[in-house]
Amino acid sequence: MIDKLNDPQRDAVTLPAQHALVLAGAGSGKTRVLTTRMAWLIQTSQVSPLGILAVTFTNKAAREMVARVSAILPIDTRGLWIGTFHGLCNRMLRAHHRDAGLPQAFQILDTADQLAAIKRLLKANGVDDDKYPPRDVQRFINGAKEDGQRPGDVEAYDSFRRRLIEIYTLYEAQCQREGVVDFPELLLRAYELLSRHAPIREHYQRRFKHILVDEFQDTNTLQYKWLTLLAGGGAHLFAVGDDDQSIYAFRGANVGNMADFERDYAHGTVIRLEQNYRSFGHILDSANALISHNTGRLGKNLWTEQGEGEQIRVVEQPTDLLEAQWLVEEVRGLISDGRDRSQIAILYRSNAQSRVIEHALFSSGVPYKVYGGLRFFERQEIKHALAYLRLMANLDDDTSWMRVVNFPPRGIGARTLELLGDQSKAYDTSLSAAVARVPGKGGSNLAQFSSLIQRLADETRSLPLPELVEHVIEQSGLVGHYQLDREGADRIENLRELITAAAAFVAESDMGGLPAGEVVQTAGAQEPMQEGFDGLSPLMAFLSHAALEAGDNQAQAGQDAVQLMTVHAAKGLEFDAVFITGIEEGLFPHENSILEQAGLEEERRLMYVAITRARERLYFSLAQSRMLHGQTRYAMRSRFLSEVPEEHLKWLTPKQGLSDSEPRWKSSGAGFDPYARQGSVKRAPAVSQSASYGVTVGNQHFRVGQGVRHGRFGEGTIFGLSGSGLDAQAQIQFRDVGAKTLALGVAKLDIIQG
DNA sequence: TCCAGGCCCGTTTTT
DNA sequence: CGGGCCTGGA
Repeated sequence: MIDKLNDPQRDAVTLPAQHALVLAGAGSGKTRVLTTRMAWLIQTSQVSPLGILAVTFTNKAAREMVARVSAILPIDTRGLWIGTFHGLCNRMLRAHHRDAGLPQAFQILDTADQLAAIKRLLKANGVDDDKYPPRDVQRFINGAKEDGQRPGDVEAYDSFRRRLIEIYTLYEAQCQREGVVDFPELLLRAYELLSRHAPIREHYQRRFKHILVDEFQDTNTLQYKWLTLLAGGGAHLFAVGDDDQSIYAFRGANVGNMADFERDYAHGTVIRLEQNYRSFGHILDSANALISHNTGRLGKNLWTEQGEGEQIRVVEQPTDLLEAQWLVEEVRGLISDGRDRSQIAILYRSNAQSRVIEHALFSSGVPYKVYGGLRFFERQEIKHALAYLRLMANLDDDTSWMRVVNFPPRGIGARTLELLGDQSKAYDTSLSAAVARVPGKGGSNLAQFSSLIQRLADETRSLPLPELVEHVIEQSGLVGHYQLDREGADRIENLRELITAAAAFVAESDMGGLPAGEVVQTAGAQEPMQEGFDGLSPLMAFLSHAALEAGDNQAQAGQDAVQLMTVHAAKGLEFDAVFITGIEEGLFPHENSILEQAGLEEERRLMYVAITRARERLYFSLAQSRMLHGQTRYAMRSRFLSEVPEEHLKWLTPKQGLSDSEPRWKSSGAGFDPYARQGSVKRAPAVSQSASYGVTVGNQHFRVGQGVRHGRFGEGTIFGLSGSGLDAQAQIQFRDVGAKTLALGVAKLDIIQG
């Protein structure tokens, strides 16, 4: 089990029972160490499988961990506490719902459900949603929860904030009344459950002897507190992470947890995994050099035994269109050289960049797959079906009620729903309980909807889950509705897929043909077996599953298509050949992040993640201009480009900048010339630098990279230009006052050089 | 109830 | 430029 590990890996795996921090660089065998550690602890009888808790961020990572542990050791994986933070918290809350103050059948709101609930709340309470946009309210509430704060804990330093806190209070009351819980609430409730109920806390503290945490750099404040509480009875925390790959600060992750953990728990027991098994030397050294520009790192230097490999190929094109065309030609070359399409990844900083690239790939008939976007359980028709299912389990779920009360249309209009809302507010009841008080035709339509839900519940009581789902999508009218819709075929197919998903869920959960409404009882068990099944009907379990696992979105091997995704989405993946595109100042690093050091450093970590995805071949590409927000923008080369030493780079376009006398595209070498097959050397359409590369306002001509002087801000350098004429704007990095965006038609600037 | 057209906005995203 | 959302009119 441990003889194939390198020294630091073995040290980590066989560490005596104590707290430890493992700094695991990209491609250094992190998952292997985690899973082997678990297997080793079990095999050497230091702990039973049930005494281990392992927590990850994604379901995929959790599944992989279970698979790999059980591949090493033939253990019963059921009952193991290996899962995501949210999944494990859900499991605890189901088991102790009474102490947690929740109905056993509480429903989980995903981000979209939560936003809908907040909109409804703001409307019902007459809150001005210009002053309090639902999204901001959502961010406020979730931010507070992720810091472990209830409304009473949030500091109210002005009236605006006081109002937000009131809304937070109202929101909590609404959720409680409806029996629903949002994502951060799962964590906060579970935390409060443990901190307020000593017997429960002590039970879990006694039970878990070893707590292993994956991707520790991504934990937020509340998650850290939750771990602290669980480990409070003497459990050993084994935290694995990489501070250089912390790219989720924007959603609450606190890299500082790593340093805190080292100080408070590990006490210097830090193991570094620095041998990389993925990439060749030039690639790794580039990553090391780049990341060394960050401050406050825990420190780590990746190395490999694989040799230098190839340099990073760098290409600069005049426009984003030409960048995309070049990408396609190069990708075709790689494919005709015999590379697997699925082993080629095109990465970008922001989703908007994918359009041009997709267009170019599509035009050339190169198969590609874009990751990101809607997942299965987030599709409109699936959410509609789930809303019916949720209402059958809990009529008080107003979010689900509103979603389908008039879908398919059944003559219940805005006026009727307004009356219903008034009634529910006046008597402080759920919408469904207020139906009887709405008079007239609207009232009777509402009553019919209520009885439809009732009927669905009655008719399916003894059906197995897949048949229940089938009955509901038919009898709710959803299938019929989409049959009348010209473009409804895909949606019907997805609804059928939901039946399949239910069947798969039943099979995986080992539920046999139990009726969907029947509760599973595991004899004598104090805790749910998995995903909160114990004491839950299959339907309830399936609904939890649907909320906690919206479906796979991450790339998976085997698809015979070029892989397109954001750098964020590529984290954890690896490819033989990687293109990092749009390496321009303002785009990567993104303009919204460069004003503050913390933001810039996160962008640099993002670039570090991108570089370390590549096994053999890596490309950097950039465009001097690109269409953004309907305007042409000019940008400088990213600073990240100059943070990679020249010796690792191989410029395929002139490093000195483009000139009309040189071909813009050169062969990348290694047996591939995009034009060799076409018999002639083609040139990109000529773009004369002096004529169009820049913006003219009045009698001044501005260009990227130019030095300018401003009366108030002083001297600076133009790093971005967009628009033309009176709309023209320049992004300028001033020496003393930082970056500013100025309207060139208004600002008075002197050109001082360039 | 439905749809067209106007308007606004524009980084990254898992649970 | 393009997508999502809202509103107003039929």
